[in-house]
Amino acid sequence: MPPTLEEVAKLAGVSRSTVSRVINQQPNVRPEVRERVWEVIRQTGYQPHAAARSLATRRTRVIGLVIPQAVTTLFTDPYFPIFMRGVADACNAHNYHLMLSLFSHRRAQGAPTSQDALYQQILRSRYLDGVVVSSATLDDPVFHHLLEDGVPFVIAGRYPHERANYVDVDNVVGARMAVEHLLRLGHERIATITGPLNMFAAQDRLEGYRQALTARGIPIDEHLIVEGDFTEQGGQAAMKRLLPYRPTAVFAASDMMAIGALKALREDGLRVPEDIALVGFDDVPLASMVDPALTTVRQPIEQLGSMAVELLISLLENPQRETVHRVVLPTELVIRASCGVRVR
Amino acid sequence: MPPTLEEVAKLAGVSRSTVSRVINQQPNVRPEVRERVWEVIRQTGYQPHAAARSLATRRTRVIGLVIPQAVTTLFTDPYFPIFMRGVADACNAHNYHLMLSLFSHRRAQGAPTSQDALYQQILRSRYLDGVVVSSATLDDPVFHHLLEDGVPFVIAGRYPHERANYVDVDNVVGARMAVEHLLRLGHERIATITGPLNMFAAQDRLEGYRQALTARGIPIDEHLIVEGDFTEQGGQAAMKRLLPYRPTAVFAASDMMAIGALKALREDGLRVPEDIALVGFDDVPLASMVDPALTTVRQPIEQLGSMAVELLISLLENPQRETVHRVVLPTELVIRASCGVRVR
DNA sequence: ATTCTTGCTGAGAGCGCTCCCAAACGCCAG
DNA sequence: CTGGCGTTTGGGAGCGCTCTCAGCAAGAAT
Repeated sequence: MPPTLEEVAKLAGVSRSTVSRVINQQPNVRPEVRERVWEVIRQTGYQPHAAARSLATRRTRVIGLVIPQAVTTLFTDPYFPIFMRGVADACNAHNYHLMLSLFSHRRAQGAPTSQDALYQQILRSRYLDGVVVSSATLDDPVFHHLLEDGVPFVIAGRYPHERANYVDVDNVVGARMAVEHLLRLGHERIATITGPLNMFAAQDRLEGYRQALTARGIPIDEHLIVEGDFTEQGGQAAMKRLLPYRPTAVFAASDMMAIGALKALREDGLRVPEDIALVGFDDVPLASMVDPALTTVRQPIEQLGSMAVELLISLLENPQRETVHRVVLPTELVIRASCGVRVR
Repeated sequence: MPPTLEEVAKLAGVSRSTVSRVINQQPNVRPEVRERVWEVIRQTGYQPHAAARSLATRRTRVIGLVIPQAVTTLFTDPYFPIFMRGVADACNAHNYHLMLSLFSHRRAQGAPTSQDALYQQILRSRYLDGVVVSSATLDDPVFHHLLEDGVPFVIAGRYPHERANYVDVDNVVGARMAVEHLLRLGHERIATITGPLNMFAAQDRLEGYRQALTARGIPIDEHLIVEGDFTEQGGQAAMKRLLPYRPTAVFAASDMMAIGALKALREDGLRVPEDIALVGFDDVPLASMVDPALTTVRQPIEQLGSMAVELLISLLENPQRETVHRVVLPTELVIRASCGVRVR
């Protein structure tokens, strides 16, 4: 049975209040008393009871990481673990704890509780001080619940609601850079494999693609735009659909899809970059390891995760400021072999 | 301000106790009263306050997933996300919540709190009912803390302590099957790239390797045993060290290391499987996607995660049973192209 | 010497829930 | 009509903490 505040107080010969002041680093405790209390705390291994503290303070120091729906993608794409590491690191650094809420579809069928009910349950039960949402689709009900229940939250990815705080990378510019690079190399029939278009990141990257072509006066050929789902298989399938239209270059909106496309091309006997140029997006570690190494748009995935947490924490700890926070991180074109430029 | 039990009670014209009985599905409430209470709960969107409940019941319905030390590996190896999905699914299914504790080394230097202190803090503050530990090294201090503080826990992977519950796969048999397969194909100079030998999984797979050779009367050549670290780079480096000893086949203790080895071989101008046979371990999705597709030992990673959680929950909900629970899941040899047998 | 600060300490109430116990309420048998 | 019994209900205490407020001592100001 671990000791309580009360017991520590008795052992140190002071009152509960004083011990409470000591652990919460409040002033107005005589140094010698403070030291005596610390000594007892050390000896007993006392640690405040989280639930009791939460009940009194109405804060838990726990933030949630909610990853809805598209779970399948997330577990095949290296993006996710990297993002999570950023999140976890930032939590550790600020002494917050991380609650992970993953919802897979399978849960839906025959499960005692619907995903929707689960959201509500978690949010309303005040387990969490705030929430980071990643990779949600535009229509995900989680946003509705979050706003309704007034739970502070930060989205990793853009979201157009006046009360939505988010951290995003500049997907439009990133995609445009990628396509502009292909244009510069002389390509004109440039195809794109998009992400699922119910996600902003996918929409924005498509927008960047369009902008680059339009700026160059090249008309958009809708046949050269195929929707993928951010997975390798999806990329492979999309590439197959693209092949009849004979693009000379492809911009895939994620590295995993690019790798899938690579496979489809290889199966078709096409060489990259000799026969067709390929550019990805994300710069996951795998991108530099495939053959040919992937030219891609690097986004600071880990930083995205930690920034989201930092933002959320600053929101939690300065509730007076009603301002909405939005951060957009830059992307960077990483030129490797797959686009057909010799790398020195 | 969300409603409290008290308020729901007032609205339904009953006492706190009755509402509590309704929420906790206890008997001895008149059906009509029960229905009336439910109605109010529905209308108000009432959800019990987690902290208050925990304080009274001394349970949180939160379990921790602790992933110590070797974080780097974990974030490049697809093993980890798959395992986590199993864990998350099982939690969802049982209405438990998942707290994720990742500790990266970087945290160590200059951080306000040491990893050790963090463990203690989390465990002692009673945030968690129990803990699942994955991928720990043998000497990880977390085990000490867990045992000392009497926190129920389940390890994913073997651990030789009389009070340690674990879920593991049969690494010895799996490795032996892999090597026996290579023997059957006529190989005699079989090398192995082990995992970090301060992990049981690595030790056990090495043991399987040894058993297979010894059973066949082939002496162990220590030059053919090289320690890796479960990463692709590690596998690549290990393979390079192995090359001078000219093995005709290699058993890598993880798919990622096998893929690294593949790279090293290719760089050296060797073809797989023609010049050298290669077998991996894990059967991560990537294994079937590389060229040549990897022969490997499949372990039920996701099931490992969910079993660990199920075990832990059964421990938590039947505390009377003092028995130690140990589950060992079977592995399965998956024959693909990299070992040199034509797959029909 | 008296009042006013100021710094330190302790007591009490309360956070929202559970759980034990006693009271109230039938209902049936005697 | 009363006693006994099982079911249903309500009240109180308590889980371990924080936080406000009042008390107290000691030094500063009058």
